[in-house]
Amino acid sequence: MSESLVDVDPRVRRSREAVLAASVAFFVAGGPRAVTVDAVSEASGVAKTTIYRHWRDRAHLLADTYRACLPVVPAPADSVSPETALRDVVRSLVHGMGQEPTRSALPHLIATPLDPVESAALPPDVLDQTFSPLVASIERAASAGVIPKRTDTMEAKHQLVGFIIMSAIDPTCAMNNSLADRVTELFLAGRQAQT
Amino acid sequence: MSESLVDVDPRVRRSREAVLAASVAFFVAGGPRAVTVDAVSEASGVAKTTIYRHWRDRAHLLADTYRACLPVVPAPADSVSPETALRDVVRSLVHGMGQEPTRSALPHLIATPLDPVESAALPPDVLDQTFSPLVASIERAASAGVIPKRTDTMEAKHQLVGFIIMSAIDPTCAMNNSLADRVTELFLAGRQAQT
DNA sequence: ACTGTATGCTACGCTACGGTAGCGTATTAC
DNA sequence: GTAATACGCTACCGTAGCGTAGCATACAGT
Repeated sequence: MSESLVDVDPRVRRSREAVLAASVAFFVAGGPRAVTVDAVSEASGVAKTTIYRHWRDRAHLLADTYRACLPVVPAPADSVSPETALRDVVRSLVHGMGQEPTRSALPHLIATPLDPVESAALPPDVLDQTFSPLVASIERAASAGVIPKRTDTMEAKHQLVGFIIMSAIDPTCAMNNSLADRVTELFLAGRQAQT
Repeated sequence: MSESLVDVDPRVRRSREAVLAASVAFFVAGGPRAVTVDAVSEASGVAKTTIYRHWRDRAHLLADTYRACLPVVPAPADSVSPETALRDVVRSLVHGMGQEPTRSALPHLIATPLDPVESAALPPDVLDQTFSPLVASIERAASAGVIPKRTDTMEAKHQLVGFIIMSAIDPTCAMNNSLADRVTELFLAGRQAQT
């Protein structure tokens, strides 16, 4: 894939989009196990043989499906204050995790990389990359003294990411800036109380 | 199952234990999809036909396997202070989540109930029950004024459970009382700073 | 020792799924 | 209009997995 800029032939474009959309739907509904080529073919209206003309095998289709469910988390600008940068990243994360199909796929996004079979064609730490802007913001806050300089970065990451993910998994939870800012405030208040 | 108190015949006991152990191992390694009757039969040394004499079908075996991976979280005594009760529950949760096979199975424990196929024979909210002692402790802390009385219980649950689960998923993280108490302290400090 | 029962084994039928080959047809780009 | 290309369709093959039947054997309780 990734030559998606100039998809000269509209037939190709149409096939790839239909297949990926159906594949994502199955992944969201039932995890990687639910993504079968036959089912995707039938649901998308694209012939099985055509699918295999675009993806070498099921593993490659699954890899693209997985990527399509990942949220996009922009890195914050260096020009803003460390507090603002952290707050913005948390807002982006909350927003990204709240968007479909990411939100419904979240449990599968976490579990799939641990499956030795289904993770075959998956880039190894693609999920970690999603959190790298957050980690950078945490480190910047620590070195600026906004939170204790001795802060364990990974621990802080677990704290923030865990809060966000659990909220996203709860379908009754509103994933908006209000929640994001509460996450940030509770985090900063707790950390700043540390001696 | 659950007549496990008096397993008169040791042959029955041996078969069930061997099958369940193998099944748990596969579940941990690859999620529900990896739990196949043929594989469990071969790995456990128990004949496939014998497995079907003890479990009606694969779904029932999977349900028992799932339950076997859940941690046991005792409810705290009413006699201790709300702070102590909360700290004890968090300690129990951290300890339980850190124990194998729970720790390695965690992502699958979260994802499996969302799979419409694999969750067929699963009790619907068995995972929520694991956190009910925590929820009770949060509510008690709120009504006692240890944390603001207007605390959103579910939000606080997401905050604590998320922190613990993300820590458990990180294999480099030590799941001990030190971590548990840090989780509790960071939680209380953040909440108590709220007006 | 004897009887009931749990187990092991082989073989089987069925379905779902991954992946391929060949051919005819529709659509695109020129 | 014409040639290239993408597509759909049907028919396969091989494997994995679920679940069952029938029979022989080993083991438990008395």
